[in-house]
Amino acid sequence: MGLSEKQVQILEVAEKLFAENGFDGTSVRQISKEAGINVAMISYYFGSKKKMLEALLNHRMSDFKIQLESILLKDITYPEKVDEIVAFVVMRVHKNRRTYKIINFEYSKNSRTINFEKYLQQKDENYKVIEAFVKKGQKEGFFSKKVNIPLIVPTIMGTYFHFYYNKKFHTSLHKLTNEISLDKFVRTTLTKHIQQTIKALLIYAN
Amino acid sequence: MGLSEKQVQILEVAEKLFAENGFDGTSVRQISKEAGINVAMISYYFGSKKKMLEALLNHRMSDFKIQLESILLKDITYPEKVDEIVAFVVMRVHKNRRTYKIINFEYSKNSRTINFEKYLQQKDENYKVIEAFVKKGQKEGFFSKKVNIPLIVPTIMGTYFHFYYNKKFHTSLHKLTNEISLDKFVRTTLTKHIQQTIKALLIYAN
DNA sequence: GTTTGATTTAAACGATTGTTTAATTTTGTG
DNA sequence: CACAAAATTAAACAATCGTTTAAATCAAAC
Repeated sequence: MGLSEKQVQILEVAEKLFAENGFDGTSVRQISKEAGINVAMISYYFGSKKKMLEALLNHRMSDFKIQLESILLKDITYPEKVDEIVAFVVMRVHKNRRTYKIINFEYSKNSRTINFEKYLQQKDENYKVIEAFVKKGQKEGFFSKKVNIPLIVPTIMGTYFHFYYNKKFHTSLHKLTNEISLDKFVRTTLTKHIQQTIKALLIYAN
Repeated sequence: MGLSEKQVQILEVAEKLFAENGFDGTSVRQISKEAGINVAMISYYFGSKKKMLEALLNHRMSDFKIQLESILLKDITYPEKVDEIVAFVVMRVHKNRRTYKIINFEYSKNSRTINFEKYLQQKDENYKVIEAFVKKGQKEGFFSKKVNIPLIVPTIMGTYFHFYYNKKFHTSLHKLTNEISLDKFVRTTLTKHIQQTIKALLIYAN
C-alpha cells in the first residue's frame, strides 16, 4: 500500500477531477494531462482506472477512530463533547469532501465493482464509538433515550453534504465569494448549526 | 413542455438508469434497449441526451410550493406543523429520490452545461415559505431565535440523502430486507428522527 | 387506394474511451 | 563507463460513445 510521491500527486489530480466531473465523466487522458504525465503511466502505476480510484479511497480512509476516541477521553461536559465530536467530523468530511463525494456516488450504485472495504470499516468503527458515547450519556441521564442513534451521524454528515452539493445556491444566499470564505463558513456557521442541532436532539428529543 | 405517453415512459427508464449509474455512466443505447426503442428515437424525441435529462428534470419539478403552503394554513400547533412539513418534504424527496440524486451530482459539477432553472426556482420558493414560517414562529415566541434558517432544509434533506446513499449500510444495520420495508422505514423511523431533530432544534436551539 | 407526414429502423459517422505495445530515455549500481 | 532495471514515451488497439443519415414502415386524411 506504500505510495510513491508521484503516485500521491497523481491521485490528488484524479481526486479533484473525479469529484468535479464524476468517475465516468473523467477520462484517463484528462488526468494524465492535468498531472503532466503520459497516459500509459496510469496503467503502469495503478493497473487500471478503477484500481486507481480504489488506491485513492484506501489512501484517504484512515485513522478516524483514534482521533474520535481521544475526544471522548477529555475531561469536559457532555454538551462540550458533542460540540467537539461534531466539529471534528465536519472538518474531517470537509477536508476529504472530494473523496466522500466520489464514495457517495459510486457506493450507491447497484453495480458494485469497486472495493469499498476500507470505507465501510471506518464507517463501522465510527458508528460504534458514537453509539457507546450516546448510550453512556443516556445512562447517566444527560441524553434523551428517545434518540435514534444510527441516524445521528447521517444528520451530521448529510447536513454538510447537502450544503456542499448545493454550495452554488448557498454561496449566493450567504454572499460567500471565494474559497476562503467558504472554508470559514463551514468552520464557523455550518459547524455551529450542526452542533446546535445535535445537542438539541440529544438533550431534548421527545 | 407537453410530453407524450411514450416520452414519459422513456424518461422513466432514463431516470432509473441515470440514478443507478450516473448520467455519464449511462449510454443512450442502454436506455433505448431497456425502453425497447431504437437509439435514434432519443435524438428524435428529445434532441440529445443532455436535453433528455433536462426534460426529465422539468417533468419532475413542479407544484411544491402549493402543497407546502396548505400545511401552514392548517389550524394546528407549531410543533404539529413542523411534523407535517418534515413528513411532506421527506416523502417528496423519497418519491423523487432518483431525480434528486441526479441533480445532486450534476448540479455540483463546475462545468455547468445542464439547465437547472426549474430546480433552482423550486428551491427558492421552498426556502422562502420555510423562512416565513420560522420567523413567524420566532416572533410569536414558539421558536428559538438562535436558529440558522437557511440550514434547516439542508438538515432535513441531507439526513434523508445520506441515509439513502448509504442504504446498503443501513439496511444491514436495521435489517431491512426488501424495498417495502425500506419504504416503511423511511415513512416511520427516518421521518420520526428528522421530526425530532428539527423540533428540538427550532424549540431548544441555544 | 393514394398521398402525405410522422414514426421507426439499420447502418454508418467521427470522436473518444481504457488499455497495451514496443521502443526509448532515465536512473541507479558495480 | 557499462549494464540492468525502472520510468516514460508515442502510437496503436478494439470497443464504445452520441449523433446523423437515408431508407422503410406506419397512420390518418382525402
